[in-house]
Amino acid sequence: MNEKVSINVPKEFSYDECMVYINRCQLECMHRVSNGELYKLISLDNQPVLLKIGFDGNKLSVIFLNGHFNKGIKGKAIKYVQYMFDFGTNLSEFYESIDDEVLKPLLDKYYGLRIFKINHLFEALCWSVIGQQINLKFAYTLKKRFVEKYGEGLNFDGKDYWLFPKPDAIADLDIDDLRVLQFTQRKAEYIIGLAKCFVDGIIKEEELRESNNYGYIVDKLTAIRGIGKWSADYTIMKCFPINCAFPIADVGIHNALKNILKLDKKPSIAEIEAMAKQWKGWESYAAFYLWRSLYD
DNA sequence: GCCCAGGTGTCTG
DNA sequence: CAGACACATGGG
Repeated sequence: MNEKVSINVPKEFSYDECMVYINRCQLECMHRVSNGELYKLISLDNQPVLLKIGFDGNKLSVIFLNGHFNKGIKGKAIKYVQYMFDFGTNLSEFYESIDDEVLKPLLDKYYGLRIFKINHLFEALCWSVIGQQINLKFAYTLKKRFVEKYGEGLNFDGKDYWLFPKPDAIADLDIDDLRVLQFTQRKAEYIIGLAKCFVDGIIKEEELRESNNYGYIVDKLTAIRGIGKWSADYTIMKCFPINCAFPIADVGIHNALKNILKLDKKPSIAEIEAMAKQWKGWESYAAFYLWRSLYD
């Protein structure tokens, strides 16, 4: 019998709303959704741990599918899941602080939606690079090829699950190794350079997490070739417990605002900056709710 | 065939 | 320092 643990959820939490976002692309290779349950392979204490996460209307349930694990690993798995669903954020503060015509309607509509985090910095940065300036569907295709070629996999019950490649598996690749996966020359350079930053200790995830300082992390990340302001902000909102990061150049945000405001064309950066003044401290959640509106 | 896509680095005036 | 431009390929 598989072991199971339950996790309390915060007051403002909608599993269904989160799952709309989590399940938005069938090409996603880092997790699988089936019957409203989320299957995800993670690595804890260097062991692959396959989780099945569900919701019973009251608590999250986490089932360990691929074996028995000690108390330490179970504790880490719980922390991992809590972080992934961003349970650390007090959403009521967000809801209470927003009172403008653009965002307010979305708060009611998507009540309980929480940012779905990418728990690992290298993965978040790679994903931001892969997603630069190409359509999202192709970005997922590229990520899938990358993960299935260089990541560690686990086959369970006839299905494959994947861990994201580690920097040391990427740092010594040739550009052409990624070109054959249809990465552009530029993306291939960025990804390999990024891996080198981790291997060489130029980027230390632990150090950035300890600082937990937006300005400091932006400076560190944008110093990496291929990581501009958009990628840094995207990465921070998806990977750190910081809610003020706002990828203002994001075309998804532009299109969401265009739809909501019924504009003929996408709003300018200056216009978005003006709106964002009302979202101070909660820009990441503003961005996330705007993205969610694209999937209605 | 054309425009756009979850941008970034580099060059130019 | 703002603005133009190359990059490079799939999707609609």
